Amino acid sequence: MNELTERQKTLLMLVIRDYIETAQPIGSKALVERYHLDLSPATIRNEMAALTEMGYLRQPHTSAGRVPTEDGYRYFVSQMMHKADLPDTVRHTISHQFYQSRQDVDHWMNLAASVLAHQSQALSLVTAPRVEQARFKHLELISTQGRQVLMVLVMVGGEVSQQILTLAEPVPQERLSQAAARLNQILSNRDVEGVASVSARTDALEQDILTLLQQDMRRIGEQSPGEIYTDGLTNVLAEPEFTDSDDARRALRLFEERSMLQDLLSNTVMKSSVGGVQVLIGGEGTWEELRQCSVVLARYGVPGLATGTLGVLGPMRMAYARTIPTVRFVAGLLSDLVSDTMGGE
Amino acid sequence: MNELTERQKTLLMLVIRDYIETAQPIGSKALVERYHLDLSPATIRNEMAALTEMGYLRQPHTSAGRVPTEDGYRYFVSQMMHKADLPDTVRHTISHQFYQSRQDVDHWMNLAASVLAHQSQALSLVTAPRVEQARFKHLELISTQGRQVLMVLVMVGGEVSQQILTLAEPVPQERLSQAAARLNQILSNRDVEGVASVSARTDALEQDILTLLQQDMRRIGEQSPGEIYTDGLTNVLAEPEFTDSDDARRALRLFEERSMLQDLLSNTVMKSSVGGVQVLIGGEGTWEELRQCSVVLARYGVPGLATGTLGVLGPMRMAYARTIPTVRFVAGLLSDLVSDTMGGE
DNA sequence: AATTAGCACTCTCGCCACGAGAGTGCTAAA
DNA sequence: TTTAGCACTCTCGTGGCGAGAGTGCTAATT
Repeated sequence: MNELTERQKTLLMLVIRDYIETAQPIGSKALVERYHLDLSPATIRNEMAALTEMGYLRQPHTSAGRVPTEDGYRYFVSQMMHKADLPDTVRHTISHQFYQSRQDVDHWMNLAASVLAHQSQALSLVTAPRVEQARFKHLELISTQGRQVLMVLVMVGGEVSQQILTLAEPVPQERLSQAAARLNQILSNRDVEGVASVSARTDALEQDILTLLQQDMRRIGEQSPGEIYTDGLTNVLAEPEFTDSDDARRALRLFEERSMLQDLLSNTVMKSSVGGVQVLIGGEGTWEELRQCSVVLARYGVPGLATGTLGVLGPMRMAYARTIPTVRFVAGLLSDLVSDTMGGE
Repeated sequence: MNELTERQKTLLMLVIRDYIETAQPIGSKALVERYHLDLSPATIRNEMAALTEMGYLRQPHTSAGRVPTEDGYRYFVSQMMHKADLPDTVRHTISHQFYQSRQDVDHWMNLAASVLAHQSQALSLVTAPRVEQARFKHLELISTQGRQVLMVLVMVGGEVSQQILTLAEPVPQERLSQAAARLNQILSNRDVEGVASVSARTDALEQDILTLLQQDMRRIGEQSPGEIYTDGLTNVLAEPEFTDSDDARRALRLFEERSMLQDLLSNTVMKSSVGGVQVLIGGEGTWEELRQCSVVLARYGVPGLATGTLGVLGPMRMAYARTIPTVRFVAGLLSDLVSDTMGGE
């Protein structure tokens, strides 16, 4: 399959690099001049014809310059993935920002989104780390007013969920505290099934709470994509692909429809994947909305404890050389933070 | 100032209504035909000339139809504000959605954003209700691992804030519970100053926690724009104003830069304001980014307890007749929910 | 005095032709 | 294998042209 000569490879790289920069079809002559190649335009033309034949390049119209195809980008990315790395100074700057910031998940997520958007000049998407298997840690019941009770639920990973529930009748704080204390003792460290198996030997109030609690834990464990942190929308809106074509603009529905994003993130079987970073180019056939876009994704966190996803969405003509290492690096950074904060063994 | 004849008024209304629908300059002949007016185009032309003279209309080029000016929209809105109201069926549908939904602020906010975006076909912005004066209600300290401690802080309004803090040395859960219990007793119902004035008679651990607690309460009380819920981005991107002009697209930075939004929301002195709904047209001179846009805003909640803001951002050519009553109605709905949930007499 | 018909004028927009420029493929020579 | 040369293609910007829509003004009408 890999029939590319060395020269064809570098040529392909150059075309793609140029196109990423200029967003304009690249011609043989322009390429020679720009990089002072020791070859004539005619030779380049021949090579380009070969690359076009092989499906890595494409001409928008007869007798226009060449533009990379999806396969072209894929090849480019697969070559790029392992070698590319972020300069040390950038790495330091970024990690410095993280470590000097407040110990606050919310803050970290925002920071990650901001860094990704800035480095890649595209739209960043970050989901908060979510516990894989919700395990009960602590429950708190606080009467707020009348029949309204605030239930605060803490998971082993440190995840907190709060909910206001309305009881059938007013219950004094004392009684609530008793119930909470009892449940805390019984339920400690149990997962969803564990909690479900407790149902015996409780009174009506505790039974009610148990039910809600199960719902909550199931929600946390299963779905709860939670908040999606994002940044750099304006980056991507400035790109010609998005201002011109309706097609690309439609990709921003991902932004609003969490279910799509959910699908996207859970789809772990992807074409180009090295070092934990996955690159989805042009929707890979399945994603109508992403036909003109690329997505660079990575999971982060500690498997079995808590994980999240982060990534960058941009035009197919995206600065992969910068984006991929950034995504990888930030994912690593967040993984460290998760493991530090949530404790692992 | 109000020199408009009755006929001029209705004419202005018609032009604006048409322009809102079609986004195209409105000519005299087209207007007559469309509404079967008992007047000739020539008469309309004269009236239009007068309206143009007065600054309510404008022609993009000599000999093109007329387009409303900002002042035109303002006039339109001021006429529209009081009379317009949402049809009963719509009101019922919306409030039904709210009351049958889970008792969950997060859910309400999303729902509000969704309803606003849908009704107005524009971009909706909703901030969570935030307590005006944070009052301490309850504190919980939970040891997670080693020196990491999870602090859960509950305010009187039901607002919850969590934070992970790292102690100088490991402290057993027992000790933490003691400290929490003590602080809970002392601090009950105090506001920020109240908490600050306690500092005496506590040991090092409690002192540390007190400091963090103050910070947190201050954060909740003062700033904490909190999450901004939003929906309908695609609505607004589909509008011609946003696809064509860079100017309008720049308005979406409001979206990303919370500080701007913050400014916007706190600016309560606005030109057209009736029934709690405020309409900002074309940035009103101060907002560079909004030159091509309009914003319909309202505060909701219970003053002195908890309030939030919600609104809609769209092109100046926005469906005010539908948007304004919707904003007003949803604001009222959320106010009721806040007052129900957070108590208050 | 208000309304309208008529008319000349203006400006946009779509269409088409045209030439410049950039790029291509192919063939033949180096 | 590379390159020079050449004929060819296609886009794009420009300018001319006519249709269409709209305007303002004046004079006639009600």
